[in-house]
Amino acid sequence: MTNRISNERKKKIIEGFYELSVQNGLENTSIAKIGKHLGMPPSLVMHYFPTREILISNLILHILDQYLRIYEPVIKELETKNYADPQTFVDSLFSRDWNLLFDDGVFYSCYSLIFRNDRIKREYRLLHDKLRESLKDILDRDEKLEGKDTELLAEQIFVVVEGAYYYLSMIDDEEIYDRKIEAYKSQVYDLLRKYEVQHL
Amino acid sequence: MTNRISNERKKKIIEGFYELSVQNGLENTSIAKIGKHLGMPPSLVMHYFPTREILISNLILHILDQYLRIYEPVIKELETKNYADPQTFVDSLFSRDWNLLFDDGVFYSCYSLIFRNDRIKREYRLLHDKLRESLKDILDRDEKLEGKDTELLAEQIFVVVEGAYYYLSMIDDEEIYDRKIEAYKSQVYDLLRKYEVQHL
DNA sequence: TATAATATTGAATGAACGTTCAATTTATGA
DNA sequence: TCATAAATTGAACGTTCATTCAATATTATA
Repeated sequence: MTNRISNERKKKIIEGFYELSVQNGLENTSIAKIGKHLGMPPSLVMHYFPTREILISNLILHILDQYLRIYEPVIKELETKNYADPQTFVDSLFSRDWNLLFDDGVFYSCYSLIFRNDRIKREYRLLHDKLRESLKDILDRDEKLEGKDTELLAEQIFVVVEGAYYYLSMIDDEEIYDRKIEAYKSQVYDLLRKYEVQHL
Repeated sequence: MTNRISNERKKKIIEGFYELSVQNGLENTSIAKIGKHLGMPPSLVMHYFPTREILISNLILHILDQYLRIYEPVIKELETKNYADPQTFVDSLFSRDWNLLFDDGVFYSCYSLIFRNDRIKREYRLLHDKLRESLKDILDRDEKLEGKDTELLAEQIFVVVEGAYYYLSMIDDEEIYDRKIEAYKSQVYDLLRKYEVQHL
C-alpha cells in the first residue's frame, strides 16, 4: 500500500495528541510537544497535518469515533439477538465502565469549540443525532412502545443522560456519585414506563 | 476608600477578559490583548492579577456570578409575592431572554477546566448546587408537593435543563430549536405532574 | 506640605509558539 | 538497478506569550 506508513503516522500523531491532551489539556498541547512525545521533529507532525487547526479537527474526529465505539457493542448485541431491551441499553449508558474508557476533559474542551467553529459544531451535532437514532431503533423493536413517538422518547432519554454526566463530572465523592447515577437511571426508567403505559 | 481605584481596575480587566473571550475564545485571549483592549500596558494587568491562572480564576468567579444573577429576579419575585409557582420558574429556565445575556462558549470553556483544576471544579459545583437549592425552596412552597422529595425533583429538573442546553447549543435552525425547547419544557412539566399526582 | 503608598508606564526578558524550507534518507515501482 | 516519490530531518523564521523590573506619576495619609 502506498500510504500505509502515512496512515500509521497520522494515527500515532492523533493518539499522541489525545494522550497529551488528557494529561495537560487541549490548550496546553503544542505541536512541538506532540513531536517530542513521539520522538519526531515538529516538522514531521506538520507534514501530515499542515496546520494546527487541521490537527484539532482530526483529533475531534478521533474522539467522536471513540465515543461512538462505546455504544457499538451494546447496539450490535441487541441487533444480533434481534431482541430489543431498552433497559439494557439504558443501563449501559449509565455504566461506569465506559466512563473509564473515555476522557471527558478533552471531550468538553473540544465541545467548547463548537461555539466558534461551525464545522466542529456540525460534527458534534451529527454524533449526537446518530446516538439518538440508535436508541430510537432499539425502542422501535419494543412491542410495548408500538405506535409511540420513539424519536421524542429517545431525545428525552438522552437529554437526561447528557445532563447527568454534565453534573456528575463535578462530583468526586464516590458514594454521592453512585447515589445520583441511580436517581438518574430511575428517571429514565420512569420515562420509559410513562410511554409504555400511555396507550392503556 | 483606599482600594476604590484598585477594585474598579480589577473589575474592568475581568470584564475586558470576558468580552475578548466571547469574541475570540478563552484560549486565544492573552494578557497583552486584554491590555490593548483596555488601553493599558500588560504589566498593569499583571499588577492586579499576578499570574494568568489567577486571572482565569477571577474570570470564572465573574461568570458564575453573572449566571446566578440571571435567576435572581425570578427567585426574588417569587419570594416577595410569597407565592410559589414552579411553572413560572421552569418557564424562565427555558426562556430565550437569558440565553442572550450569557455566552455559553466561555461558560463551557471554563467548565472544561474543572477536569484538571479542583478549585474550579468546586466553584462550579457550588454554583449548580445553589441553583438546585433555589428551585427546591420554590417547590417546597407548593402545597401540592407537600411531603415530597423536592430535593430529588429539583435535581431531576435541572438535569433536564442542563442536558437540554448542552444539546441546544448545537442547533442553529430556529424552528428546530423552538420545537425542541418546547419538548424539554413539557418533559419538566411531566416531572412536576408526576410528583403532584403521586400522593393520590 | 512632606512622606509614604499605590498606580502606571515602557522597555526588556527568555521561552514557546506555529510554521517554513532546503537537505537528506528511505521506500516504491518500472 | 535506477528513477521517482515519500518520509524524515534539523535549523531557522518572526511572532506572541507570560512575566520582570526599574523608573515615574499619582494619590492618600500624617
